[in-house]
Amino acid sequence: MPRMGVVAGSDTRERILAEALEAFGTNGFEATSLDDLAEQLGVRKQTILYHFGSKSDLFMATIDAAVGELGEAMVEAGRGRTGWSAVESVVNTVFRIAVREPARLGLLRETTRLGGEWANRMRESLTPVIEKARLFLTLEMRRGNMRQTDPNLVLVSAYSTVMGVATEVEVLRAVGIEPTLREAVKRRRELLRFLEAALVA
Amino acid sequence: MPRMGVVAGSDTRERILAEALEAFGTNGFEATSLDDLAEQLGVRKQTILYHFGSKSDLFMATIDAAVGELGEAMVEAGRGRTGWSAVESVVNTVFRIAVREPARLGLLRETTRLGGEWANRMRESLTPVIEKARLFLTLEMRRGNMRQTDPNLVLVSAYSTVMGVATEVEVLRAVGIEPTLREAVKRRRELLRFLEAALVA
DNA sequence: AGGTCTGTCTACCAATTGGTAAGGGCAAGG
DNA sequence: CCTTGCCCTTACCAATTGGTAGACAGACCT
Repeated sequence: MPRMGVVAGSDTRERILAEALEAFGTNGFEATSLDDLAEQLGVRKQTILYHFGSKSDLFMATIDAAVGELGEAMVEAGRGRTGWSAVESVVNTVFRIAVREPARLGLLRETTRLGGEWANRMRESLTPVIEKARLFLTLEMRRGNMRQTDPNLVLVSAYSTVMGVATEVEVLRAVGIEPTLREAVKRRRELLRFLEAALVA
Repeated sequence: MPRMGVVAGSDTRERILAEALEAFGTNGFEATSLDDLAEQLGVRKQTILYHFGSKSDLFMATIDAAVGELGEAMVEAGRGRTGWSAVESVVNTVFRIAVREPARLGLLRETTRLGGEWANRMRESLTPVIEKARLFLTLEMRRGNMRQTDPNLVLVSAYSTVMGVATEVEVLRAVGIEPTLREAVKRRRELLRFLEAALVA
Protein backbone atom coordinates (compact mmCIF):
# COMPACT_ATOMS: atom_id res chain seq x y z
CA MET A 1 0.00 0.00 0.00
CA PRO A 2 1.44 3.34 -0.92
CA ARG A 3 1.56 5.70 1.93
CA MET A 4 -0.73 8.63 1.66
CA GLY A 5 1.64 10.86 -0.16
CA VAL A 6 -0.58 13.80 -0.84
CA VAL A 7 1.09 17.04 0.11
CA ALA A 8 -1.90 18.60 1.74
CA GLY A 9 -1.92 15.78 4.31
CA SER A 10 -1.89 16.21 8.04
CA ASP A 11 0.54 18.73 9.38
CA THR A 12 -1.21 18.16 12.69
CA ARG A 13 1.62 16.12 14.06
CA GLU A 14 4.09 18.91 13.47
CA ARG A 15 1.76 21.46 14.96
CA ILE A 16 1.36 19.36 18.08
CA LEU A 17 5.10 18.99 18.38
CA ALA A 18 5.63 22.74 18.09
CA GLU A 19 2.95 23.57 20.62
CA ALA A 20 4.22 20.89 22.99
CA LEU A 21 7.71 22.31 22.80
CA GLU A 22 6.36 25.70 23.72
CA ALA A 23 4.21 24.41 26.57
CA PHE A 24 6.63 21.92 28.07
CA GLY A 25 9.53 24.32 27.82
CA THR A 26 7.60 27.17 29.38
CA ASN A 27 5.37 25.53 31.97
CA GLY A 28 7.05 22.22 32.55
CA PHE A 29 5.90 18.66 32.10
CA GLU A 30 3.39 18.23 34.91
CA ALA A 31 1.88 21.67 34.47
CA THR A 32 1.09 20.98 30.85
CA SER A 33 -2.17 19.10 30.42
CA LEU A 34 -3.10 17.37 27.23
CA ASP A 35 -6.50 19.03 27.34
CA ASP A 36 -5.02 22.52 27.44
CA LEU A 37 -2.55 21.61 24.75
CA ALA A 38 -5.34 20.28 22.57
CA GLU A 39 -7.51 23.32 23.13
CA GLN A 40 -4.75 25.65 22.07
CA LEU A 41 -4.41 23.61 18.90
CA GLY A 42 -8.15 23.60 18.21
CA VAL A 43 -8.17 19.84 18.43
CA ARG A 44 -9.31 17.14 20.84
CA LYS A 45 -6.97 15.55 23.29
CA GLN A 46 -7.46 12.16 21.64
CA THR A 47 -5.94 13.50 18.48
CA ILE A 48 -2.73 14.09 20.40
CA LEU A 49 -2.91 10.63 21.89
CA TYR A 50 -3.53 9.21 18.46
CA HIS A 51 -0.31 10.71 17.12
CA PHE A 52 1.90 10.17 20.12
CA GLY A 53 0.37 7.39 22.19
CA SER A 54 0.93 8.91 25.58
CA LYS A 55 2.02 12.10 27.27
CA SER A 56 5.41 10.59 28.02
CA ASP A 57 5.90 9.64 24.40
CA LEU A 58 4.96 13.12 23.33
CA PHE A 59 7.50 14.58 25.71
CA MET A 60 10.16 12.27 24.45
CA ALA A 61 9.41 13.19 20.86
CA THR A 62 9.61 16.82 21.87
CA ILE A 63 13.02 16.31 23.42
CA ASP A 64 14.29 14.56 20.31
CA ALA A 65 13.10 17.34 18.07
CA ALA A 66 14.29 20.19 20.25
CA VAL A 67 17.68 18.79 21.15
CA GLY A 68 18.31 17.53 17.67
CA GLU A 69 17.74 20.88 16.04
CA LEU A 70 19.69 22.71 18.72
CA GLY A 71 22.64 20.41 18.28
CA GLU A 72 22.56 20.81 14.52
CA ALA A 73 22.46 24.57 14.85
CA MET A 74 25.48 24.55 17.14
CA VAL A 75 27.51 22.25 14.97
CA GLU A 76 26.60 24.33 11.95
CA ALA A 77 27.64 27.51 13.74
CA GLY A 78 31.05 26.12 14.52
CA ARG A 79 31.71 24.51 11.16
CA GLY A 80 34.81 25.72 9.43
CA ARG A 81 35.77 28.15 12.16
CA THR A 82 38.66 27.99 14.53
CA GLY A 83 39.80 29.61 17.74
CA TRP A 84 37.82 32.25 19.49
CA SER A 85 35.76 32.92 16.38
CA ALA A 86 34.21 29.46 16.68
CA VAL A 87 33.23 29.99 20.30
CA GLU A 88 31.80 33.36 19.42
CA SER A 89 29.76 31.96 16.60
CA VAL A 90 28.30 29.16 18.69
CA VAL A 91 27.41 31.50 21.53
CA ASN A 92 25.75 33.88 19.10
CA THR A 93 23.71 31.06 17.66
CA VAL A 94 22.56 29.76 21.00
CA PHE A 95 21.72 33.27 22.06
CA ARG A 96 19.63 33.84 19.00
CA ILE A 97 17.70 30.68 19.77
CA ALA A 98 17.31 31.74 23.38
CA VAL A 99 15.77 35.03 22.33
CA ARG A 100 13.54 33.69 19.58
CA GLU A 101 12.52 30.38 21.12
CA PRO A 102 13.22 30.54 24.83
CA ALA A 103 11.04 27.49 25.34
CA ARG A 104 13.56 25.37 23.46
CA LEU A 105 16.26 26.01 26.05
CA GLY A 106 13.64 25.82 28.77
CA LEU A 107 12.86 22.31 27.62
CA LEU A 108 16.47 21.29 28.05
CA ARG A 109 16.41 22.58 31.57
CA GLU A 110 13.10 20.94 32.30
CA THR A 111 14.46 17.65 31.05
CA THR A 112 17.50 17.80 33.28
CA ARG A 113 15.16 18.49 36.17
CA LEU A 114 12.96 15.52 35.44
CA GLY A 115 15.97 13.25 35.24
CA GLY A 116 15.58 9.54 34.71
CA GLU A 117 15.09 8.01 31.31
CA TRP A 118 14.30 11.30 29.65
CA ALA A 119 17.48 12.93 30.79
CA ASN A 120 19.39 9.91 29.52
CA ARG A 121 17.81 10.31 26.15
CA MET A 122 18.67 13.99 26.01
CA ARG A 123 22.21 13.27 27.08
CA GLU A 124 22.62 10.76 24.29
CA SER A 125 21.33 13.21 21.74
CA LEU A 126 23.69 15.83 23.06
CA THR A 127 26.78 13.68 23.35
CA PRO A 128 28.04 13.98 19.75
CA VAL A 129 27.88 17.76 19.89
CA ILE A 130 29.68 17.82 23.20
CA GLU A 131 32.28 15.44 21.86
CA LYS A 132 32.97 17.81 19.02
CA ALA A 133 33.27 20.72 21.41
CA ARG A 134 35.61 18.86 23.70
CA LEU A 135 37.84 17.96 20.80
CA PHE A 136 37.86 21.54 19.69
CA LEU A 137 38.83 22.83 23.11
CA THR A 138 41.55 20.26 23.61
CA LEU A 139 43.05 21.19 20.29
CA GLU A 140 42.93 24.90 20.99
CA MET A 141 44.59 24.41 24.34
CA ARG A 142 47.32 22.30 22.85
CA ARG A 143 47.90 25.02 20.28
CA GLY A 144 48.19 27.53 23.10
CA ASN A 145 45.21 29.56 21.96
CA MET A 146 43.34 28.86 25.14
CA ARG A 147 44.09 28.60 28.80
CA GLN A 148 45.19 25.14 29.83
CA THR A 149 42.34 23.69 31.89
CA ASP A 150 40.00 20.75 32.04
CA PRO A 151 37.91 21.04 28.87
CA ASN A 152 34.99 19.28 30.54
CA LEU A 153 34.75 21.89 33.22
CA VAL A 154 35.11 24.68 30.74
CA LEU A 155 32.23 23.20 28.80
CA VAL A 156 30.02 22.95 31.83
CA SER A 157 30.80 26.48 32.88
CA ALA A 158 30.14 27.83 29.42
CA TYR A 159 26.94 25.86 29.05
CA SER A 160 25.65 26.94 32.41
CA THR A 161 26.53 30.52 31.79
CA VAL A 162 24.91 30.73 28.39
CA MET A 163 21.85 28.85 29.54
CA GLY A 164 21.52 30.89 32.70
CA VAL A 165 22.11 34.26 31.17
CA ALA A 166 19.66 33.38 28.47
CA THR A 167 16.88 32.00 30.62
CA GLU A 168 17.01 33.24 34.22
CA VAL A 169 14.64 36.05 33.46
CA GLU A 170 13.62 36.71 37.04
CA VAL A 171 17.16 36.89 38.23
CA LEU A 172 17.85 39.34 35.46
CA ARG A 173 14.94 41.42 36.68
CA ALA A 174 16.31 41.21 40.19
CA VAL A 175 19.47 42.99 39.10
CA GLY A 176 17.47 45.48 37.11
CA ILE A 177 17.82 44.06 33.62
CA GLU A 178 14.59 43.91 31.68
CA PRO A 179 14.28 41.08 29.16
CA THR A 180 14.14 43.26 26.09
CA LEU A 181 15.87 42.62 22.83
CA ARG A 182 18.22 45.51 23.31
CA GLU A 183 19.24 44.20 26.71
CA ALA A 184 19.69 40.74 25.29
CA VAL A 185 22.19 42.09 22.81
CA LYS A 186 24.10 43.83 25.58
CA ARG A 187 24.07 40.68 27.64
CA ARG A 188 25.42 38.64 24.79
CA ARG A 189 28.27 41.03 24.24
CA GLU A 190 29.08 41.04 27.93
CA LEU A 191 28.91 37.29 28.09
CA LEU A 192 31.35 37.00 25.22
CA ARG A 193 33.79 39.32 26.95
CA PHE A 194 33.36 37.29 30.10
CA LEU A 195 34.07 34.04 28.30
CA GLU A 196 36.94 35.49 26.35
CA ALA A 197 38.62 36.78 29.46
CA ALA A 198 38.23 33.40 31.12
CA LEU A 199 39.20 31.22 28.20
CA VAL A 200 41.61 32.97 25.88
CA ALA A 201 45.20 32.92 26.96
CA MET B 1 -4.39 2.95 60.20
CA PRO B 2 -4.81 4.56 63.54
CA ARG B 3 -2.13 6.99 64.32
CA MET B 4 -1.93 9.15 67.39
CA GLY B 5 0.57 11.87 67.73
CA VAL B 6 1.46 13.02 71.19
CA VAL B 7 3.34 16.17 70.43
CA ALA B 8 4.59 18.58 72.99
CA GLY B 9 5.68 21.70 71.09
CA SER B 10 4.63 21.47 67.47
CA ASP B 11 7.77 21.07 65.46
CA THR B 12 5.47 19.74 62.80
CA ARG B 13 5.41 23.05 61.02
CA GLU B 14 9.18 23.06 60.73
CA ARG B 15 9.23 19.48 59.56
CA ILE B 16 6.67 20.26 56.89
CA LEU B 17 8.68 23.22 55.73
CA ALA B 18 11.86 21.16 55.48
CA GLU B 19 10.16 18.36 53.59
CA ALA B 20 8.41 20.82 51.29
CA LEU B 21 11.72 22.47 50.48
CA GLU B 22 13.15 19.12 49.54
CA ALA B 23 10.15 18.09 47.46
CA PHE B 24 9.46 21.38 45.70
CA GLY B 25 13.13 21.96 45.00
CA THR B 26 13.63 18.47 43.63
CA ASN B 27 10.41 17.62 41.84
CA GLY B 28 8.86 21.02 41.25
CA PHE B 29 5.62 22.57 42.35
CA GLU B 30 3.06 20.71 40.29
CA ALA B 31 4.74 17.34 40.70
CA THR B 32 4.60 17.63 44.46
CA SER B 33 1.25 16.53 45.86
CA LEU B 34 0.16 17.32 49.35
CA ASP B 35 -0.77 13.70 49.86
CA ASP B 36 2.70 12.46 49.02
CA LEU B 37 4.25 15.16 51.13
CA ALA B 38 2.04 14.20 54.04
CA GLU B 39 2.78 10.53 53.67
CA GLN B 40 6.50 11.14 53.78
CA LEU B 41 5.96 13.05 56.98
CA GLY B 42 3.77 10.37 58.52
CA VAL B 43 0.92 12.83 58.72
CA ARG B 44 -2.36 13.52 56.97
CA LYS B 45 -2.67 16.10 54.26
CA GLN B 46 -5.08 18.12 56.37
CA THR B 47 -2.37 18.70 58.90
CA ILE B 48 -0.35 20.47 56.24
CA LEU B 49 -3.37 22.50 55.22
CA TYR B 50 -4.00 23.36 58.84
CA HIS B 51 -0.53 24.85 59.17
CA PHE B 52 -0.26 26.54 55.82
CA GLY B 53 -3.77 27.05 54.52
CA SER B 54 -3.12 26.08 50.92
CA LYS B 55 -0.50 24.59 48.68
CA SER B 56 0.34 28.02 47.31
CA ASP B 57 0.83 29.40 50.79
CA LEU B 58 3.06 26.50 51.65
CA PHE B 59 5.15 27.14 48.58
CA MET B 60 5.43 30.81 49.41
CA ALA B 61 6.51 30.02 52.96
CA THR B 62 9.08 27.64 51.52
CA ILE B 63 10.47 30.33 49.27
CA ASP B 64 10.73 32.77 52.14
CA ALA B 65 12.57 30.29 54.30
CA ALA B 66 14.91 29.04 51.59
CA VAL B 67 15.78 32.38 50.06
CA GLY B 68 16.08 34.05 53.42
CA GLU B 69 18.59 31.58 54.75
CA LEU B 70 20.51 31.51 51.49
CA GLY B 71 20.78 35.29 51.46
CA GLU B 72 21.93 35.36 55.08
CA ALA B 73 24.56 32.75 54.37
CA MET B 74 25.88 34.76 51.43
CA VAL B 75 25.99 38.03 53.31
CA GLU B 76 27.68 36.28 56.21
CA ALA B 77 30.26 34.75 53.89
CA GLY B 78 31.18 38.13 52.48
CA ARG B 79 31.22 40.03 55.73
CA GLY B 80 34.50 41.71 56.56
CA ARG B 81 36.22 40.53 53.39
CA THR B 82 37.33 42.54 50.42
CA GLY B 83 38.48 41.96 46.88
CA TRP B 84 38.78 38.54 45.38
CA SER B 85 38.74 36.92 48.79
CA ALA B 86 35.14 38.03 49.26
CA VAL B 87 34.03 36.56 45.94
CA GLU B 88 35.83 33.36 46.74
CA SER B 89 34.20 33.07 50.14
CA VAL B 90 30.72 33.63 48.76
CA VAL B 91 31.19 31.12 45.97
CA ASN B 92 32.50 28.56 48.45
CA THR B 93 29.49 29.07 50.65
CA VAL B 94 27.01 28.73 47.83
CA PHE B 95 28.80 25.66 46.61
CA ARG B 96 28.66 24.05 50.01
CA ILE B 97 24.92 24.64 50.07
CA ALA B 98 24.58 23.28 46.56
CA VAL B 99 26.29 20.06 47.56
CA ARG B 100 24.58 19.59 50.88
CA GLU B 101 21.12 20.87 50.04
CA PRO B 102 20.77 20.89 46.28
CA ALA B 103 17.03 21.23 46.66
CA ARG B 104 17.49 24.71 48.09
CA LEU B 105 19.04 26.00 44.88
CA GLY B 106 16.61 23.90 42.92
CA LEU B 107 13.80 25.77 44.59
CA LEU B 108 15.20 29.08 43.41
CA ARG B 109 15.28 27.80 39.89
CA GLU B 110 11.81 26.35 40.17
CA THR B 111 10.52 29.66 41.41
CA THR B 112 12.01 31.59 38.51
CA ARG B 113 10.36 29.08 36.21
CA LEU B 114 6.96 29.50 37.77
CA GLY B 115 7.21 33.25 37.47
CA GLY B 116 4.35 35.48 38.48
CA GLU B 117 3.74 36.52 42.04
CA TRP B 118 6.07 33.95 43.48
CA ALA B 119 9.01 35.08 41.43
CA ASN B 120 8.27 38.62 42.53
CA ARG B 121 8.39 37.57 46.12
CA MET B 122 11.68 35.78 45.65
CA ARG B 123 13.11 38.74 43.84
CA GLU B 124 12.17 41.02 46.70
CA SER B 125 13.79 38.71 49.21
CA LEU B 126 16.89 38.59 47.10
CA THR B 127 17.16 42.27 46.31
CA PRO B 128 19.02 43.37 49.45
CA VAL B 129 21.70 40.75 48.95
CA ILE B 130 22.08 41.68 45.32
CA GLU B 131 22.28 45.35 46.24
CA LYS B 132 25.15 44.58 48.59
CA ALA B 133 26.92 42.62 45.89
CA ARG B 134 26.46 45.34 43.31
CA LEU B 135 27.87 47.90 45.68
CA PHE B 136 30.82 45.67 46.36
CA LEU B 137 31.58 45.15 42.69
CA THR B 138 31.24 48.83 41.85
CA LEU B 139 33.66 49.69 44.60
CA GLU B 140 36.18 47.07 43.54
CA MET B 141 36.05 48.26 39.97
CA ARG B 142 36.55 51.85 40.97
CA ARG B 143 39.55 50.77 43.02
CA GLY B 144 40.93 49.03 39.98
CA ASN B 145 40.83 45.57 41.55
CA MET B 146 38.39 44.31 39.01
CA ARG B 147 37.78 44.64 35.32
CA GLN B 148 35.66 47.63 34.45
CA THR B 149 32.32 46.24 33.28
CA ASP B 150 28.63 46.45 34.02
CA PRO B 151 28.29 45.04 37.54
CA ASN B 152 24.75 43.85 36.81
CA LEU B 153 25.91 41.64 34.00
CA VAL B 154 28.79 40.33 36.03
CA LEU B 155 26.32 39.40 38.73
CA VAL B 156 24.03 37.61 36.36
CA SER B 157 26.88 35.71 34.80
CA ALA B 158 28.28 34.71 38.14
CA TYR B 159 24.90 33.70 39.46
CA SER B 160 24.08 31.67 36.40
CA THR B 161 27.42 29.98 36.41
CA VAL B 162 27.36 29.01 40.05
CA MET B 163 23.77 27.87 39.85
CA GLY B 164 24.31 25.96 36.66
CA VAL B 165 27.52 24.30 37.64
CA ALA B 166 25.94 23.36 40.92
CA THR B 167 22.66 22.01 39.59
CA GLU B 168 22.86 20.88 35.96
CA VAL B 169 23.62 17.35 36.94
CA GLU B 170 22.64 15.76 33.66
CA VAL B 171 24.72 18.13 31.66
CA LEU B 172 27.61 17.32 33.93
CA ARG B 173 27.04 13.67 33.22
CA ALA B 174 26.92 14.42 29.53
CA VAL B 175 30.47 15.70 29.64
CA GLY B 176 31.52 12.79 31.78
CA ILE B 177 31.52 14.39 35.20
CA GLU B 178 29.83 12.30 37.87
CA PRO B 179 28.16 14.23 40.67
CA THR B 180 30.43 13.01 43.41
CA LEU B 181 31.84 15.09 46.21
CA ARG B 182 35.35 14.84 44.86
CA GLU B 183 34.18 16.08 41.48
CA ALA B 184 32.25 18.87 43.12
CA VAL B 185 35.41 20.11 44.77
CA LYS B 186 37.24 20.06 41.46
CA ARG B 187 34.39 21.91 39.81
CA ARG B 188 34.41 24.55 42.47
CA ARG B 189 38.10 25.14 42.07
CA GLU B 190 37.72 25.36 38.31
CA LEU B 191 34.79 27.71 38.63
CA LEU B 192 36.82 30.01 40.84
CA ARG B 193 39.65 30.09 38.33
CA PHE B 194 37.10 30.78 35.63
CA LEU B 195 35.60 33.66 37.56
CA GLU B 196 38.95 35.02 38.60
CA ALA B 197 40.21 35.09 35.05
CA ALA B 198 37.07 36.87 33.95
CA LEU B 199 36.80 39.35 36.78
CA VAL B 200 40.15 40.21 38.24
CA ALA B 201 42.12 42.77 36.35
C1' DA C 1 -15.09 19.92 86.59
C1' DG C 2 -16.00 22.61 82.62
C1' DG C 3 -14.58 25.56 78.76
C1' DT C 4 -11.49 26.87 75.25
C1' DC C 5 -7.64 26.51 72.15
C1' DT C 6 -4.54 23.85 69.41
C1' DG C 7 -3.27 20.16 66.55
C1' DT C 8 -4.45 16.17 64.14
C1' DC C 9 -7.62 13.10 62.17
C1' DT C 10 -11.77 10.94 59.26
C1' DA C 11 -15.06 11.73 55.77
C1' DC C 12 -16.14 13.83 51.57
C1' DC C 13 -16.13 16.36 47.27
C1' DA C 14 -15.83 18.77 42.80
C1' DA C 15 -12.59 19.25 39.36
C1' DT C 16 -8.99 17.67 36.57
C1' DT C 17 -5.94 14.24 34.79
C1' DG C 18 -4.09 10.72 31.40
C1' DG C 19 -5.97 7.09 29.02
C1' DT C 20 -9.46 3.43 26.67
C1' DA C 21 -13.20 2.17 23.46
C1' DA C 22 -15.49 2.82 19.72
C1' DG C 23 -17.51 5.28 15.86
C1' DG C 24 -17.59 8.34 11.73
C1' DG C 25 -15.92 10.83 7.69
C1' DC C 26 -13.13 10.44 3.77
C1' DA C 27 -9.65 9.51 0.30
C1' DA C 28 -7.43 5.64 -2.27
C1' DG C 29 -7.81 1.65 -4.90
C1' DG C 30 -9.31 -2.74 -6.10
C1' DC D 1 -19.46 0.25 -5.10
C1' DC D 2 -17.27 -1.21 -1.31
C1' DT D 3 -13.41 -2.19 1.44
C1' DT D 4 -9.36 -0.49 3.81
C1' DG D 5 -6.63 2.53 6.43
C1' DC D 6 -5.92 7.16 8.12
C1' DC D 7 -7.29 10.92 11.04
C1' DC D 8 -10.06 12.83 14.28
C1' DT D 9 -14.13 12.72 17.19
C1' DT D 10 -17.60 11.69 21.15
C1' DA D 11 -18.34 9.08 25.28
C1' DC D 12 -16.57 7.48 29.29
C1' DC D 13 -13.64 6.25 33.31
C1' DA D 14 -10.64 5.34 37.28
C1' DA D 15 -7.36 7.78 39.76
C1' DT D 16 -5.57 11.76 41.76
C1' DT D 17 -5.71 16.51 43.18
C1' DG D 18 -6.37 20.59 46.33
C1' DG D 19 -9.62 21.85 49.50
C1' DT D 20 -13.93 22.00 53.05
C1' DA D 21 -16.46 20.37 57.19
C1' DG D 22 -16.46 18.66 61.29
C1' DA D 23 -15.17 15.33 65.05
C1' DC D 24 -11.92 14.16 68.67
C1' DA D 25 -8.09 14.27 71.96
C1' DG D 26 -5.11 16.58 74.98
C1' DA D 27 -3.20 20.91 77.29
C1' DC D 28 -4.03 24.94 79.77
C1' DC D 29 -6.89 28.08 82.37
C1' DT D 30 -10.60 29.29 85.51
